Amino acid sequence: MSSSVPSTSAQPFTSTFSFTAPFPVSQSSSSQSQSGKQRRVSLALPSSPRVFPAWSFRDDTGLGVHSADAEDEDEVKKGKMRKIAADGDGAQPPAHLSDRPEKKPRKKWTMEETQMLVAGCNKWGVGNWKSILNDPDFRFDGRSPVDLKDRFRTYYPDAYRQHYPNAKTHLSTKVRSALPDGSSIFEKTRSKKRRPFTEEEDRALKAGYDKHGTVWATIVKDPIFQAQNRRSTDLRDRFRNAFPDLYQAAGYKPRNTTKKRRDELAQPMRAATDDALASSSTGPVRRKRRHTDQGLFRGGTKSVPESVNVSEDEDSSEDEDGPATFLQEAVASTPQTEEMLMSPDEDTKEVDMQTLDSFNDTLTIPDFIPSSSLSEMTDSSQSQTWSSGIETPVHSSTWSTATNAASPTSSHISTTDYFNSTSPFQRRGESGPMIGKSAWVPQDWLSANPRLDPSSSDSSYYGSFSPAPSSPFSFAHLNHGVLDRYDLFPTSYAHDFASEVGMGDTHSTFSDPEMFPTSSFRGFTHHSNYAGDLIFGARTHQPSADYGPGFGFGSAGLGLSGMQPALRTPALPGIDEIELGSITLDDPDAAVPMEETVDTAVPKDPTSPEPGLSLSELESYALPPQSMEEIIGLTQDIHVTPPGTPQSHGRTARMQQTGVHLHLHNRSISVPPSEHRAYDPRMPAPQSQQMRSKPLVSPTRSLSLMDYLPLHAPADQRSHAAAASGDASALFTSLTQSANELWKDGSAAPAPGGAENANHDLPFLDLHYYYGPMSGGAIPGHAMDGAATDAQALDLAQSFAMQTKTLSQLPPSLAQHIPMFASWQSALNEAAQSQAQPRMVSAHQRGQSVVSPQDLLLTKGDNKRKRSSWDGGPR
DNA sequence: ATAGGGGTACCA
DNA sequence: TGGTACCCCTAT
Repeated sequence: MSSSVPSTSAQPFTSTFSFTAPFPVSQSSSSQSQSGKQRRVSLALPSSPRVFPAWSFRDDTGLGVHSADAEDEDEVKKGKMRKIAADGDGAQPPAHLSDRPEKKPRKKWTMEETQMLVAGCNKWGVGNWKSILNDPDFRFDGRSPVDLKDRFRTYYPDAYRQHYPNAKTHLSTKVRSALPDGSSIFEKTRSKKRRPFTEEEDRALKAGYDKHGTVWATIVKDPIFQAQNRRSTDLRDRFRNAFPDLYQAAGYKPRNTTKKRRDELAQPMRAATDDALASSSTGPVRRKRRHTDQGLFRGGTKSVPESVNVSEDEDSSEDEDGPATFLQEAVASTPQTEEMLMSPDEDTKEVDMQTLDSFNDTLTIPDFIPSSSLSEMTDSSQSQTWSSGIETPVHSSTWSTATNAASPTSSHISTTDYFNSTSPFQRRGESGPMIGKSAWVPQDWLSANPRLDPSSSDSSYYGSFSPAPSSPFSFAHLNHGVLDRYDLFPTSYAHDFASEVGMGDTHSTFSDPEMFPTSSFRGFTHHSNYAGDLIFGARTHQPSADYGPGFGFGSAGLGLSGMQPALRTPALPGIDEIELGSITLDDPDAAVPMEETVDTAVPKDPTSPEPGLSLSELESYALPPQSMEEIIGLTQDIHVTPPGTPQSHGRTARMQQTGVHLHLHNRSISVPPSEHRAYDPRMPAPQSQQMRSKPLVSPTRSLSLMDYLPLHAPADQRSHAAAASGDASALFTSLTQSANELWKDGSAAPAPGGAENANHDLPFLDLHYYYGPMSGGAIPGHAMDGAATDAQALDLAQSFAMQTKTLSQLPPSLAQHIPMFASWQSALNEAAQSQAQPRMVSAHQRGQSVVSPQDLLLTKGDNKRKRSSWDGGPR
């Protein structure tokens, strides 16, 4: 691949080829008797529902559109005919069909196209190739939906695996789709972010309460809330945290928090962050862990989770949380021993809880509700139930498989985790980076169906999946619970984590409030191994549909960047790639870092800066080798197993259900189906308002990378971090989108800020190296060359590292993946290298340094593996 | 329309 | 020659 073509403009060859056509080929048909294979199970599509706009079509109209270079494109699009010239191959194909025209000439994919693909996946969701193709925002020359799919498969094998767990062939180990944060490039970013309540809001809340009592819907009308896009449930949640006594006095179930939230009581705290933190720390507890639970379920039932992507929905809320959590866990997990010690469940849960809850609360209801709620519920219940017993183990295995996230994921995850652990904010960062995904993953399963139906599904859900759960939890029913949650406590709890489910039941189980609070990490840690794995899987799915349109981009301008957290996703796959083994982390300790970070992490919002990650944190990242390995192993195994079945359900179901009505206590909310999914958007105010408009349209991505990217921004690391957290998602998306632009430019010059950014990046890089001893010498020159592993490792490291920092900036890793970025990225890297980085050891620059993305992509090291995999290795 | 496997042209 | 990247085909 490379090179040559990549340049954007260039088109490959030919002038054209004509193209293919779509014509009828009907492939079809025929007998299908075969039974054999299962096909289609992938997780991917579902998610996105994407709505398309009506238009749909692309350019036909616009032939002219693209213009420029293009040449062929037009033609292509339109009709692709197959015939072709033969450029290349002469061979013709077999042509059984006599008719069959010739093959189309081979046309290399350009970076631009690849970038568009990424953007398209984020916009529409992985699997919605046609939609992507039709999206006017993207241009592909002469590509058919299948081509997109193939490209996706070949270029982002790790992502492909996540989304298509059933695929056994064409799986290479390359990495690439992971973002720095570990989330997948393809995911969409979620929009939600946590925005702490301002004092004004608190005042208004109190005033509103005084006037209207607990009629949040009324209170929320206050412009101040409208301005913040607060939902009534948000108010309730906040109220719960800020005014616990009143909350209780109002008849709500108080949160037990053991500790209660500190001070909050008295005063309104501030920001969500605080709350979150507080809760987490003090909190009560734990709620649940979705991940774990899921894992269980999954494990048992299905192995595969869904795709990673982010789809959005369900998870969205959770996702954020979840992912983060997961990550953390994973990371933390490091040592098994710890796990042993701790009850995994708890810990993990806690963590998760925190993030999740908070998000969920906020976010959830409206859009996601179902899913989120479900997930939460589930999690908690499950976790609780299970926790003692099975959980861990099971999960671990299960998850990994399920998720399949497996490898790649694992790697990423781990990184993520680490960083998470290390830096609190990151996790929290949900907003940005991390989280998203992981959480959601579980959801998928859970929710998948469930999501759709809040009520019914839930129970069934559990039932089906989790055996035990149902009983144990009782939550299973949750429906109510769920709903309730929404209205009631759930939300409220949400903030805290603990709150949620926990509430009553569940959390009793865990209840260890203390545990988590401070040591949230620990918990994670323990779990991490297992959990981590699980997480991965969990996360995986969702594609992305949402983001794009909805928030992110479209409005992007808005605050999306700030708003969205995005990210989600998970992991990447790459187990193979990763080869953590090589990576091994030496420092298990690192894992430990836990501490409160979590709390701090809270971040959510971009706005609220979190405590930046400090480099130190990064340092800590070092992954625990073991965990990594384990993960990896797991993942690998996993892959295979899952049929994928699950996946579909989730999304599909959702789709259907889309219009969910939730009945909150009194209220009912209806969510538009596609819409909600598609959009996450909660952006605006979800509530009654309509849901969001459809994304479709919005494709516009007006955003420019630059804008989003903090890159330019100055740079303190912290700031970066903060930014990162907040913006990450946004960035991410924006990046992709913007990337296109950049690419186009060709140079994509990193732009001015590059250097600065670079610095940040550097650290990450270093980190990678750490792991990578194995790779060792490898490749100096190019980043990756040598070993795929290295590269991978790098990715990992980067990923998490990146998250912290990069997010704000660009993640190198991403960059790599993403064509566009790569170039500038490389530039940055270089710069960075030159600069020294502070903490990190740094040493290794190499990897990152530059290398073209593509290069990176290809890892050489494992070709064989790949091969095998490609061809069927698997099988 | 998409998933997933197969084949092959291409490239290193 | 290995390994891929892209194209195709077929089952769903």
